[in-house]
Amino acid sequence: MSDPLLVVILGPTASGKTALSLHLAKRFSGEIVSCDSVAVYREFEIGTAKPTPAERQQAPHHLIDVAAPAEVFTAGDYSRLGRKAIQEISARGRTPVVVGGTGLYLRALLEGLFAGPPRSEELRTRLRDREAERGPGYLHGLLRRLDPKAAQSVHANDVPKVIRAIEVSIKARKPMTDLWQQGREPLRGFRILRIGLDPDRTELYQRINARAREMFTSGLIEESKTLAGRYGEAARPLTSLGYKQAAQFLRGELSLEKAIEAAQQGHRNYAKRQMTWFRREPEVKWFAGFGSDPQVQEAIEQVIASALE
RNA sequence: GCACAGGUGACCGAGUGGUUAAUGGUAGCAGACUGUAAAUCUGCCGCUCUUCGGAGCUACGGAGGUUCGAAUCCUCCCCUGUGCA
Repeated sequence: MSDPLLVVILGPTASGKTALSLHLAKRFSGEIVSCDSVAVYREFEIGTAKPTPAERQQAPHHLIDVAAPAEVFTAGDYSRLGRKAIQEISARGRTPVVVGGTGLYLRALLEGLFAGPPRSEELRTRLRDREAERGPGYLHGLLRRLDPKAAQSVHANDVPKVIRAIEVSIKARKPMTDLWQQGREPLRGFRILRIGLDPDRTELYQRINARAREMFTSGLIEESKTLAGRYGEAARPLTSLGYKQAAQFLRGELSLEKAIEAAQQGHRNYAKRQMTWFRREPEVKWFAGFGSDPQVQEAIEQVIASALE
């Protein structure tokens, strides 16, 4: 007996992944596993474009609302919880449908991460302080000594990645790239079918603009305000797209219209980065169009049906 | 109508005689990405060729002029903003 099927839907924000996933879940008795780094947070509703309660009635959803608003949630956490959810769905004899917007999380789920040490806030602050004292380039120089290969592949200006490489190399007492050699622990036991949504760029940007504006007119500012009141403005998800701009409006840094425009811009840029990421995802069956389009849905349905035979 | 201020590449905005196809920023396009990734970073970005070293063309509102050389100086014209009529 062959491995069970795991359907993965990927595509940029606003490409209709939710609509498609609901359609497929109903058609193939599936359960949805969200792969979105902000939708994991509870209480962030409007700005995340989470499936509505009504939509969540239509099929079981997982990996949404699994983290507290002020909690630190990482790709590693996602990978563990996601795999667990997939196993459970499969054990129920149902088909897991992963809906991916966050490229790194999807890769962590499917390919795994290398076995490295977790974050160390203390070390990170120390490193950042050093950089501030000694000037830019200090950290990269340090990395060159600790892990020359990593230093070569990470640009000196990319401070977050430089810091992670240093952190790993120090905590593990060996170069990060050596740890990479040990490989990752990929998800096993499934036939993975990757479905990619690749809608027309101009149309996609129009949808993104409309949706970002709608978020503002349907309460994003109020939501941001209450969340900031409860968890502080520094809460991580409050700095993500849409929330960030709403916060700028609340602080009086931007007019409402400017805040909306900035959010639209941010979402468009994000969509582009997502496409760059997904393009190198292996074995993707691409469909030109939106997941909400019945024709696209039907074409995808057929591909899945034949994979299930 | 008069007086100021101004018109720079898709946009914002530097530059006020010569390494200037023209600093920056934004947008756009392409790329990277191994634990906060809705993050962070890189490259390209007037047009046409190119053996990728470069070559040619067109450009700073318009038309003339000064100069070896002008986005930068002069003249006239057009347009925009503000103030006074």
